[in-house]
Amino acid sequence: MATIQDVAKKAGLSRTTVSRVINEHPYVTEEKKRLVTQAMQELNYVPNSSARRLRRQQTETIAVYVPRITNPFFSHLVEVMEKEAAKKGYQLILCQTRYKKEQERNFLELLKTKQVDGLILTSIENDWSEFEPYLSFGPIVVCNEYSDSAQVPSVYLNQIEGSYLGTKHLIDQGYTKIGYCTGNHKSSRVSKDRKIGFLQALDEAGIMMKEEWFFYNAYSVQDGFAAFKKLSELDDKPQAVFTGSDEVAAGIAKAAFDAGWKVPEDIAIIGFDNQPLAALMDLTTVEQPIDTIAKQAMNLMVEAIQAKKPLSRKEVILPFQLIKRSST
Amino acid sequence: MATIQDVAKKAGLSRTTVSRVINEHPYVTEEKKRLVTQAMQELNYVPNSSARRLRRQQTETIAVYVPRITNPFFSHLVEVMEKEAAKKGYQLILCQTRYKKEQERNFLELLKTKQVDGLILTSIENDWSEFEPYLSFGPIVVCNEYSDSAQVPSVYLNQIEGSYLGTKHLIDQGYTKIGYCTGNHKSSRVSKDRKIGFLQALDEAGIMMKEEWFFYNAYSVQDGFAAFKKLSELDDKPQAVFTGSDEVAAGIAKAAFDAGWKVPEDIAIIGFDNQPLAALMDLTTVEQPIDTIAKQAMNLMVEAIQAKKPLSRKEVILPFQLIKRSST
DNA sequence: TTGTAGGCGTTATCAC
DNA sequence: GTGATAACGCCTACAA
Repeated sequence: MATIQDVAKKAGLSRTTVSRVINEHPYVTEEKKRLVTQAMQELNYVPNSSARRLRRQQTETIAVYVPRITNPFFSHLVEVMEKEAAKKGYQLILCQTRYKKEQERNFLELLKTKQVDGLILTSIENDWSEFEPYLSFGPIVVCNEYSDSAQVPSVYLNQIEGSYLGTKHLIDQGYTKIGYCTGNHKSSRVSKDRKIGFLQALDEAGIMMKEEWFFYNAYSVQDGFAAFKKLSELDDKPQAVFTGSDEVAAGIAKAAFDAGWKVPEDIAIIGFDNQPLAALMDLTTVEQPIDTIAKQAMNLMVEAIQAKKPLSRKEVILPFQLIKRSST
Repeated sequence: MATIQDVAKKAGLSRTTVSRVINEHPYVTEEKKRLVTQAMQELNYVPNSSARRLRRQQTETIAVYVPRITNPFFSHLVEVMEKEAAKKGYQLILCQTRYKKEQERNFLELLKTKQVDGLILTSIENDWSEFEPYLSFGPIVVCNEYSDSAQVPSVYLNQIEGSYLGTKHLIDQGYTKIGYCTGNHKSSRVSKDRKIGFLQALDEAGIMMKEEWFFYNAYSVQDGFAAFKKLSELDDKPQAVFTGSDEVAAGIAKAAFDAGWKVPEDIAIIGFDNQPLAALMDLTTVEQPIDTIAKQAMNLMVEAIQAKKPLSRKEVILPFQLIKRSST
């Protein structure tokens, strides 16, 4: 491995000058610049990034927290973030928290030990107070999730509006008996807000909700199957279901189909996210602008790192869109 | 930021002793160990990883190449790899090549500049000769893909066997007019082998293939739509289709359904991968043991890094499994 | 069992 | 314009 010293020797110059050329500093003659470049090429020299990191006290690396990368919502988010980061010369370290508080806390060491310049959280398991102390080690940006107490920027969607939009659509189609099938992290404001928006739409339309039409802890296709089973055994069945994800919606649709039900005649279903899956299953869904979320979050992060200023609380709220298909 | 020096001063000891405690070296009295631990806690000290990297000449980080993380096959692979890596104390850097040669080459700098200890390739765009020179900078492991000339370990599946298995299944069901709808990277041995296995199964059964029943460049759901369109316009239509991915199979199934065709009566379809999507659409499919591939590849990599020995060519070939559902 | 000192490869600060 | 020189924070011969 050639070092900067070797290059200097070969070019008959000092390390300083070589370093200047590498980092495109001014005050170097064209002549010497050429000499250095040539020496670098001959030695097949590349700057050692560990040394650079130590010297510059920064890593050009950003950690991204996701629960699981196989969840299409998060893989989409990460895909866009990686592209955006690469464009600006940053790498991404992938941290899968697996919805576990402890995992999430473990990864915080990355920031503390200076392995990354900053953290982007796309989901939050722990209380914000767990993150707070780490702010002194580098910037943190929250996206998708949000927390009232987080003293950092959050890029997110107004989930009240999103579920309101979806529910309103069902109501406009004439349904009055509407089920609600979502995950239900009690701690998560996303869950809370979705429910608020849902109830608000019902309320405005003067529609009643029954306790037995709430189905919780639904995250996956499998959960959708289970929810349909419960739903289909009710005496008084809902005519439509609002769901918290396209997977759940797809699961319900599939189970309904297998049971000989027709969608939307026997049961209308609305998904959330607008994943490719939704198009495939012809599901009406509430689209989240994932690309925009990812880009904005990454931009905020890179700005923060480069400005070397601590970030303050700030909310970037993006709009939803309803994608109408044949499941409603 | 406290350094090892600060801790030493506070504990009234030398840097060496502190370092010994941190790295769990022998020959330190319990007494001093306690002193050091306490000082570390009081100062909220954490070793700086950039300095460690420089000193130890290793990064505890591994780069994983994928075309796109949103492709479920690859996100599954990465999910398992990240878990496995974390278990062994390694981080993962995500490199999306976007199926582009240049992107792929760019990321090679990571190895050269010592930002990662090794590279795992899950897809290969460039000729192996592009990678070869980088072997002197660290280990490379290939998985999923394989190349005859690669002088490193490859963990992969015998794709001839996989497509043979799927095709044989179709033949056993009584279909004699079978279409073939896959991607077709000419350079990729995966494509070539799949085709060999397909033709072999036909050949053994004495079945004829028509040129017009080959549909290439099919990777996505959208491509499945397009393939179905072409297929449905043929005078002599195949009764069954072998596909190279569940997405394509799903696309065909959806398009067929929309056109009023029945699956498998009017057209039988077999997918590849056994993604969640396949279960949802009730697709028969050839399952690839992704977990095993990922784990084996990661283990090979970590062993190579720790042994500090260059890797040699080696093939780990894993078996397929047929998952039978209602699309055939 | 503990401490001293040098160096990993860069870059920033001064002099010249 | 260019070149010494001193850090960045850690680990590890070697010495004591």
